[in-house]
Amino acid sequence: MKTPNKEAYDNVQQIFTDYLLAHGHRKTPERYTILREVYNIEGHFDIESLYMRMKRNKYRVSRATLYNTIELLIECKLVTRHLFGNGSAQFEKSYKLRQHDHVIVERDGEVVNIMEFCDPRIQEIQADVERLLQVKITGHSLTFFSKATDNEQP
Amino acid sequence: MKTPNKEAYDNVQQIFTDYLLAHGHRKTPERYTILREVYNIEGHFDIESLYMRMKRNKYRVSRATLYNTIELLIECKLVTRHLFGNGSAQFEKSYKLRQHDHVIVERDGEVVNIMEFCDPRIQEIQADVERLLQVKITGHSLTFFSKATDNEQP
DNA sequence: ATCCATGCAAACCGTTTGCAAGCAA
DNA sequence: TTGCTTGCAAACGGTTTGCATGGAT
Repeated sequence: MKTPNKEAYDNVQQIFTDYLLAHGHRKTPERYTILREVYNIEGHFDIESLYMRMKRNKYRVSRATLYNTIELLIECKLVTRHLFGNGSAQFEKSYKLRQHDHVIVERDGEVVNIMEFCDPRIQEIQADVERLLQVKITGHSLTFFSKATDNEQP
Repeated sequence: MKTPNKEAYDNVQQIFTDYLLAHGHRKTPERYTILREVYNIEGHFDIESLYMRMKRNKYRVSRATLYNTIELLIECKLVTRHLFGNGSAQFEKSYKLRQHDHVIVERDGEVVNIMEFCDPRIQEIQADVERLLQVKITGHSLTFFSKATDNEQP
């Protein structure tokens, strides 16, 4: 692992530790193992693929613990959950990654590609909605849908 | 039913009929009954509440048919499906209703209110994303999340 | 008469829960 | 030692599927 990533991962570990301590959760080895595996994954993943990945790497872990730990990681903002609609929830690491939104490319109902983008106008809209509806917004989810073109990967 | 609504419903029926004919689907009484019930519902609903509503109204209908028919209604744009994340999919009639996005108000994980808004900047973002990522976008879903305040209904 | 659509129930699948055993504090 | 965590398996809940019956064409 290259030095900058190593540093970033150390930060991530520290954030997790702080969170666990602050909330009276125990620092179990399983939780740190899961954190490390999650941060080795590029892009989106679901619980099942994380489970299989950890099995392949010879870790003894249960799906229940994965669900529990992912919940903790979401609460301390180290992981983001996406509900794209096709089957299971998708997750991705989110530390120091620019927050972004998604374009789901589908071919007859199947997700064949997920692209990302970032647009500052969302923040403007958010500010206006807060003012207009008198609410304090804590987050958002914007997804565009698009049909696969012929030169799209199958 | 007042005249304008009656007219609107006639249009809706016509759109459904056209769609069924154009796609070789049969015009069954069940499908029109479900369409009528759906268009009598204000706001969001899920399949279970639609099922119970129709049972209450003494219709013999199965959940399977509701799922099938809702799919048809979505395909001809008479109904919209939302995946807000809490349990089941939410639907709402969408004929000639201004398309809008949502603010989900939650109190400790429970959805306590859903507000709507509409902002033209989404269209601008969409156009830019289409150009930037070289895709043709067919739709979008934008949801803001917010925590319930004390003067929010429980 | 054909064969798509329906109602019913079972299957499916992602997620949650219950519980005994394990281990962090 | 205490009681939160874990792994396992069963339960759960929304959705899908299989199948015999029914009805639109």
